[in-house]
Amino acid sequence: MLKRTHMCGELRSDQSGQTATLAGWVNTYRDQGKGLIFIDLRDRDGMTQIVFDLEDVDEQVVTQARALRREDVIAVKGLVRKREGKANQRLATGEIEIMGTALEVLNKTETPPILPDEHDAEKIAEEKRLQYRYIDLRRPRMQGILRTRYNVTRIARDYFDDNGFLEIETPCLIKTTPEGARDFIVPSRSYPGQWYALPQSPQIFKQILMAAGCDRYLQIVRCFRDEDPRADRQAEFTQIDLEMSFVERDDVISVMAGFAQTLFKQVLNIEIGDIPIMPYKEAMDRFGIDRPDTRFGLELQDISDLAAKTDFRVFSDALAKENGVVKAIRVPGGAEKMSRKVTDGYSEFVKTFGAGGVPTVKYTENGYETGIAKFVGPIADKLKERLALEVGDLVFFSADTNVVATRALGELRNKLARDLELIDKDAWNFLWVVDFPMFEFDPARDRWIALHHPFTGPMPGEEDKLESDPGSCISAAYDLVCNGSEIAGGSIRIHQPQMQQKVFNLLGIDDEEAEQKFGFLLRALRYGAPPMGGIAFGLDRLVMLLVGTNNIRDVIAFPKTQTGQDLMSEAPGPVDPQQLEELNISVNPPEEPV
RNA sequence: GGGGCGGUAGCUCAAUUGGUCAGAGUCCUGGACUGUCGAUCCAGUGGUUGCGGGUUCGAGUCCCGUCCGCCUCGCCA
Repeated sequence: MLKRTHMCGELRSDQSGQTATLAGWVNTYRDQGKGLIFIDLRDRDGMTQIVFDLEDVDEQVVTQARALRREDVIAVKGLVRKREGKANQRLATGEIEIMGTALEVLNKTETPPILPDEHDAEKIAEEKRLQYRYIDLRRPRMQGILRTRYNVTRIARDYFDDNGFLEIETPCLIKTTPEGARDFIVPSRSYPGQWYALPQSPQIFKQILMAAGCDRYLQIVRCFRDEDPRADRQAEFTQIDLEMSFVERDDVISVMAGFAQTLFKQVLNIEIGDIPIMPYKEAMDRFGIDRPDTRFGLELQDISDLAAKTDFRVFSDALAKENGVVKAIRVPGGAEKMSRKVTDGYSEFVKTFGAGGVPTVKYTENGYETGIAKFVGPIADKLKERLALEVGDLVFFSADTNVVATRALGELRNKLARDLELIDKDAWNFLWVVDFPMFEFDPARDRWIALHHPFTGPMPGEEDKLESDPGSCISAAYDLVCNGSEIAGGSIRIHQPQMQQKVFNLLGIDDEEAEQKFGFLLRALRYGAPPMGGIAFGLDRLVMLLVGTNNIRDVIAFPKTQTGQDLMSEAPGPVDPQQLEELNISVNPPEEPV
């Protein structure tokens, strides 16, 4: 085999006159007839033009060169030289070419079903790209994403190593835990009828590592949650998981901010600077969401007090509800930009989040117009003042319970920003969201549920509220948000068994069940667990941000579809009946013979 | 589980009210061309219109079911 001496993106005019051997895939071929054949040869590093002068090479090379087709795998030896024709500005190697003298066809390809061509990559059905993933991944764009992903993990390991973290593996076959997402489960052969679960996160194990005296832990770890995927969510995903001993909230925040700063500096050469901290309540009040995108305005305003003075049924009905509110978003210059049809579209949009719609008014030189203008009369001046309205503005209202109205308007705010192109593409707005409530009351289950997870501790000074008023108890949780995307979330943990037991009880887990489900954690806490806290970064979403895609499948080498299939390997698939028998499993209903 | 969009040649798409609508580009095959670079030019191969029913003289087109992909609500401590 011809041994390569360089990569395809490597050669420059400095190397003119040298002999070089390259190996890779035929990206394109341009057959000029009896005289010349051009090949663009591609590997993961780049592309180099090969030229064969057919009158100047062996007959065998001529024959093989003429037969080359896209995606054939070849090695070529030849002379590096400056191009006779014009340089190709679009190639890093565009100044030079290789005058091919020896050619070895390493693998002649069948006609490829798709081509790794950036020109029409966006057009190829994703189904085909997933099915022939190994071809799609040859694209420079995909190679770049894989490299960025690797860089993120490399930088993480370096940074956290510098800060005293140890990478420690935790098991994939663990015990199922209540709460949280649906578990993937794995049968135990040795214990018929017993099951392992795949970890939704290594949460408990990393806490136990702190109890084990490991002090600072890092793991780049796969997590599994058997829930329906989304554009930014897969059942199988990766966390950069971290935990620290003897720390308080701000210690964790400080170390993790340092990582974010280092990462964005090294990957994008961006200084993100100090990361502001925002309480959860402020995030919800101003942005209607716990991961605000602060790259644009359109902030929410509570106008419940004004709305109470109108005769508008939608407002009064909402305010009559428990925790009923009326909130508004002012869209500067929206009066002209948005037709009735457009605003009706936004009404449909918010209905998907359970809101009844978004009443609107336009504020013009003639005062309030269209929509619910006639109801706004009694509060005309105060509304103008409250929202700082200017002529040409449009106002969206949302009236419902606080939860519903706020959610609807928060989602609408993000959509408006996209539709109106208010987002500065070059901005990287980080913020910490803190002071989350410990619990949320779930009427359906008639009990409290943990907003973060059951191991999250209360903020110092909040402990008494666990008994007196759980709903108002503030937790020591924190989320790192970038451009409206939650890229990390964590908390200071409960490290005392009594406190953990108390929280379990609040969550409807009595002592007996706690002992049965979480006994190993409680015992670890009893036998000396240090104060601890940590965080987990969502690696997939982090890479999505860094490479600018909103498709999580782009940042995973072998992703699954929305129905959990791998179209390339065709998983999941049937197993041999004997395998089931060994595991003492019978499937109900039985598999239909195909 | 619900809602929306889509599935026609290897790939990307077109086909008016149901009526020569089985079509284009590209890939591929063959040919021409000595400086191309998304090469160009000429010719050609290529189809279970996702699958199964139904309506009709006639279905890519209409109806029912089903499978697959994407987006989304629920779900995701």
